[in-house]
Amino acid sequence: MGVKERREREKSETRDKILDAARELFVTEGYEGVSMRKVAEKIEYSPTAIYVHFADKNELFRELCHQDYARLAEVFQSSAMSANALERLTQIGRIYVEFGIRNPNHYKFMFMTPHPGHRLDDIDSEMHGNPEMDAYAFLKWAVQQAMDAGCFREELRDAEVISQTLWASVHGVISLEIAKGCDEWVDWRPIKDRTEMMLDLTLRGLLKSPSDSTREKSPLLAKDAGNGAAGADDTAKILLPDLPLEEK
Amino acid sequence: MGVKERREREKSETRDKILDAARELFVTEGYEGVSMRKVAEKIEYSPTAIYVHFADKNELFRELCHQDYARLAEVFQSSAMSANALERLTQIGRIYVEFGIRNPNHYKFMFMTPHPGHRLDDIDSEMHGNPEMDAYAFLKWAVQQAMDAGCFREELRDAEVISQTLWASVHGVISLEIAKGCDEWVDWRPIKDRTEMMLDLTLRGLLKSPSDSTREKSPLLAKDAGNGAAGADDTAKILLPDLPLEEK
DNA sequence: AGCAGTAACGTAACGATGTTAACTAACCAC
DNA sequence: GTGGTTAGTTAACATCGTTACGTTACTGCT
Repeated sequence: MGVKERREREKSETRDKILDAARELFVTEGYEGVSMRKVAEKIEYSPTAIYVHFADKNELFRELCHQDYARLAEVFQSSAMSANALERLTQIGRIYVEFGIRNPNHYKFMFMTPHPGHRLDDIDSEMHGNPEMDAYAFLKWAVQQAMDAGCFREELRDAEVISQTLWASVHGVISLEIAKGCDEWVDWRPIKDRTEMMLDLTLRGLLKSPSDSTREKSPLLAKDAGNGAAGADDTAKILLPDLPLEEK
Repeated sequence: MGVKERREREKSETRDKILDAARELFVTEGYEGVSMRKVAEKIEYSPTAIYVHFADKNELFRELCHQDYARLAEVFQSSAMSANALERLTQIGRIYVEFGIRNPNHYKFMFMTPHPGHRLDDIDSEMHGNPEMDAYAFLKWAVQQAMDAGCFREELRDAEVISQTLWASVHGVISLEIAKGCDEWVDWRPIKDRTEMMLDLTLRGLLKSPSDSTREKSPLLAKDAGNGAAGADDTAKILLPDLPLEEK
């Protein structure tokens, strides 16, 4: 009775072919720029064949992005080896920004577009773990770690709101870059500087006191500023090797 | 020769009628949800009549949002009366978030959507002042004020990167709320809490030292936390009276 | 008064989109 | 062989932004 398995394998193969074609177009053209017909043409199928494998366009690209959510979560996990709890938070922030800048179209669809039908209706999806959730859960865990280590001010006791605020901070840097980075009426500073500044401000704001903290002085102004940023770059390049870099 | 004036007035009247109809639909349906045909139907015109007044759909809604850029800049100006330079920055942040939450569709189109053709090609547009620029310029001015008042750490000398980071911080709170606020796999804290936390962290991170600062202790945890937030609400409601409130 | 020109607006249509209904053809279980 | 399941195709629908072209009304000029 291996025939059923073969059929399923064949089906998931064309399903993957659709996903791959969609990804290739998606990276350069974005969600709006990709049409079902173009995807179909790329794999030499009829446009409607896609609907055998995916309910609609949205579900196709959600599936696509689920894969990258998972990748992001994996990369987060890999950065957990940083000894220092605060360094870990900084690393998470840098990796997240790197991810967004290297995959602007993914990021736009994943984090800058409302997905109304995004209900976790069945407990099934909760069981096998939502990758989106995994990445956030890891951030929350890292925040809790730093909190337990006594890094933060005493008043700050809610890891949830801290995580959400830290997420918002780096998300703000990325999404503003994606949406407004080409507007010439702002004398934009390098994205790297804005990232480091943001991480510096938020973490500094969390810390118990500037003196007894383990955080080094502002990397933007330390004379080895370039090194710190370059190090973050290298890390991200190692951890995110095959994500297409679309911007200089 | 008042006939020419009358013709122009008539033209700008129907132009305004188009804008009003478009706004009304835009507020509830968003950019993608509004079609030229629906706008035309609402004012009982032919769909193509709109193209006499606007080059294309994008220009229509850009014009629409220009009006709100200007309103935002005005509201920023009105908040300049805050005596304290730091309080002013906090107020700017609160007003900005309020604006975004009350006008999610506007905000999405204005700040979360890349506008490729957004070149300041002619010096003309630079002359009579881009309202987008005005709001940012005001923020930069407020940052410079606080810097000149000696509020910030000595190393922080670039008002530009500080402004861009502060902008990104509140933008992160808003845009994450708009894009992901309905996702149930995050135990979202109230948007007000996230806003105050963000303002607290970033400003605290900027300050010279926590002790000699004029900033009160974290409003989130002070026992009059509700008051502070409610105060911000009232201010925004006074300053943004006729902006439609779409959320709860 | 009559003519020519301008410009707002309408009609019809083009090409493209996401998506569905109906059909075909291959395959497997019985 | 027969019937049913299913990947895939063809044709079509509704809608979209947008353009070419025609119409109509009003203006300025002679």
